[in-house]
Amino acid sequence: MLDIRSIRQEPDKYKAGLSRKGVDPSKVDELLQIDADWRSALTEVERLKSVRNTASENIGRKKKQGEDASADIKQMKEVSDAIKALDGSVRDLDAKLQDMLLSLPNIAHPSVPDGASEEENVPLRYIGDKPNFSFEPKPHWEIASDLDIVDFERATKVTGTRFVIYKGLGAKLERALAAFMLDYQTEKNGYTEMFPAFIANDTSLIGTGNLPKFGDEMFKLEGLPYYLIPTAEIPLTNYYRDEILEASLLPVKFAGYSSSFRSEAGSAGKDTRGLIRVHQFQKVELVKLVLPENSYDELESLVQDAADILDALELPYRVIEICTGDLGSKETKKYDLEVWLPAAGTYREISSCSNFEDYQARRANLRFRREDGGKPEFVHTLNGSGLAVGRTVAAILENGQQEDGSVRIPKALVPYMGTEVIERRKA
RNA sequence: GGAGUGAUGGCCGAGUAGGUCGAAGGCGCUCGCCUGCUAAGCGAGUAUACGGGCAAAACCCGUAUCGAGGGUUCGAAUCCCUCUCACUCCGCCA
Repeated sequence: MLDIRSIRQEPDKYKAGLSRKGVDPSKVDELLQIDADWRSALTEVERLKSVRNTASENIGRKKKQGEDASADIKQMKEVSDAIKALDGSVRDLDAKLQDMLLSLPNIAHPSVPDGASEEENVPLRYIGDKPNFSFEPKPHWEIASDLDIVDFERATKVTGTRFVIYKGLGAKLERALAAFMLDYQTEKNGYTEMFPAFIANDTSLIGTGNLPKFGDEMFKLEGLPYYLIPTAEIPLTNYYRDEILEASLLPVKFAGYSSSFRSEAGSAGKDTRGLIRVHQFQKVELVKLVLPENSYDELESLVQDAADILDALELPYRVIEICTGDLGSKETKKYDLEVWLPAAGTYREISSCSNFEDYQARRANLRFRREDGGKPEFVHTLNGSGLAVGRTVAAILENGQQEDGSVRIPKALVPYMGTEVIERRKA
């Protein structure tokens, strides 16, 4: 959520910022008009309340002394009615203002490149060597089916399309990757391991910015204000919601493992096969709550924390900077890590690392205090995948595949897998 | 799921025949005094949000906040309704 007071002071800055995000700048004028109406109504109702408060004190005093106060009471009844009416419009205007503020996107950091769509994202660096195959590399779903380690068909029977069931060493690979990622981020990068609930309430989803605008991307529990979390970002960022943290606690660094549920409305036809786009996948999510002045440095280190996993797993990838046109609604700046998938010959997103500045903190009322007696300030929040497990499985299968159909396990993962190779199952 | 009890400031804890209560008292914390050091003692201070005074800071004024929301009333921490949460007992379960 944007700061209404800043918008009042520098409307032009916000108009420019919002139009970079594709919002009609006249929204700002509309917003300021409602804000002005709200404030004038508020000033008036507060004036009336002040009148009422002093009058009520007088009435109390008179009654205590046995004097007649019925005239005052009669007069105050009118004031009270006026207050009631005006209070209603103050509330309506405020609700309207909040709704508008909640649905406005964050504005991009000046360093973010302009661009209309993902076509204009900027690749920053390419890391690792792509494997050279002396044979035609197979897509991961074929490898997985041949090895009998992921069952796509039966998952569709048991649940529905775009669900998967891992089996045997596939299931173990999922577990091994999650354990490896959590161990790495907690032991090497200083994160605190978290295991959240996979269901969050609507207030939390408003806090992170998924509601009110993106409700149709999530699975909602019928008849309840609960949603299956689309990412562990929701519970982790909301963990300290409505609290004032001591500055010494910052930066807070959480590494949370969870399933992520995406209804992916409107994505029909894209990535219909394999592990890339499914309704439920597992992910280790990194969340940071930091001092405002540090958040861009923290974003850089967050990207590296996520990239560490790809480095350790010897997977080739690139880092790209997201342009304004592809930047999500909540983010001020974002980098994606894209892993190489040889069968398709493309890079695919495997981690997305973003700074939200105080956009989420303001919604979630997530603050800190620099010193005793200091004013509470909003923290800056960041998050990034470290990494998405399903896509990592896909990358390991495709990059590690061998001519005989077996798959080589990255060295770092061998202790977790207990084997260096996933062999074709003996028929 | 059934029955009961409760929810007050950073913490503990007063406060219900509605009236000057943002809220006694204590603890903690901050500053000052005192003091070989520490402790004790003495004095002062110590919530948040929003609006206004101003373009800002300090400061001042106003409004709101005693779990949340609504209601009664000139006036609600105190009365009524709904909800949420916590605890205890019973039931059930991993």
